[in-house]
Amino acid sequence: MSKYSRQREMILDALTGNRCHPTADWVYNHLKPDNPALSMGTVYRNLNFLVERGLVRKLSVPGEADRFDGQADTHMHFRCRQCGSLIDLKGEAAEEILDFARRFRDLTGLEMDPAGLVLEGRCEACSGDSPGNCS
Amino acid sequence: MSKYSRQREMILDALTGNRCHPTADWVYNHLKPDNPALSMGTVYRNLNFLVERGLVRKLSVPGEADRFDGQADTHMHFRCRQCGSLIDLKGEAAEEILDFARRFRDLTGLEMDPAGLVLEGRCEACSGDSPGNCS
DNA sequence: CTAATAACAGTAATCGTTACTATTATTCAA
DNA sequence: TTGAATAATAGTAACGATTACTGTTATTAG
Ligand SMILES: [Mn+2]
Ligand SMILES: [Mn+2]
Ligand SMILES: [Zn+2]
Ligand SMILES: [Zn+2]
Repeated sequence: MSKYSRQREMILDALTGNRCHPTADWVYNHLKPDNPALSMGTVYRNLNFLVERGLVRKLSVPGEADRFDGQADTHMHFRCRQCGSLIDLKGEAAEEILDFARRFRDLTGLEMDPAGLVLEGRCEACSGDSPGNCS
Repeated sequence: MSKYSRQREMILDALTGNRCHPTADWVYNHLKPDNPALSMGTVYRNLNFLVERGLVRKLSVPGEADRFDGQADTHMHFRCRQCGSLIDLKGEAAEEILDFARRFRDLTGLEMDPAGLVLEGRCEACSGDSPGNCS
């Protein structure tokens, strides 16, 4: 049985009110001013609690802190190795991934989980020879 | 300009002679008996050196230690969240991924890097209702 | 109102990895 | 062959992200 806490509500609000994908540290610093007693342990405990409840999704990025996503609807992500941006994959792009997942399962018998997927590579801005990308 | 070292050779051999995907810790413990003075720093330094040289590939797995792959040929990986096994994706499965990467680029403009890809989900043994999987 | 206990703040500990430093080994040319 | 130049090493300290512990506070149910 879980009990209400103001901190948990603040933490959830910080995520749902945001389109970005914050780290635990970001959430902590974001809420600290309005709640000077807040501690990191509380942030982590609640983020993990909310992930287990399915209200929040956790995204792991190699070499850096986990990111959390307050948008509960199933979608995937793309991370640009160059600029670090994390891009939501919805609509057609998401469908393409689901198609792939089906073909992949039929071919290999491996059931990949599209929900947690974070593809890595270069975003459009960082690819090609647009201004600012001259090596 | 890099110089020869016995340790570097041992570390590379430990990977190329192995079909599995060892962690730095595994490499360390594997070589320690034949080289009691070996230190973790040396293992990490050389693994990273070999990755930069393209002789070894580094695979990051959420929540656990990085794994290293001595098979230099481009292939992808699948990790089962349940049993933890890391499976090589070659041949048809790899082709399927490359096909997807092309369609995905055409659709989104995002250039994903198939080489470092580690898909996650459930392997064949852990899926379905085979013996030992009764919840 | 009170007892039971979930959640808290604060802090210590863990884990994988990197950084530092003094010593050792390799290289290359005198 | 010798020796200076310098990679690479072993050992240890530091690091960042996360979890675990502990005594206190807040929420809930009766
Ligand atoms: Mn998202
Ligand atoms: Mn492999
Ligand atoms: Zn980019
Ligand atoms: Zn499995």
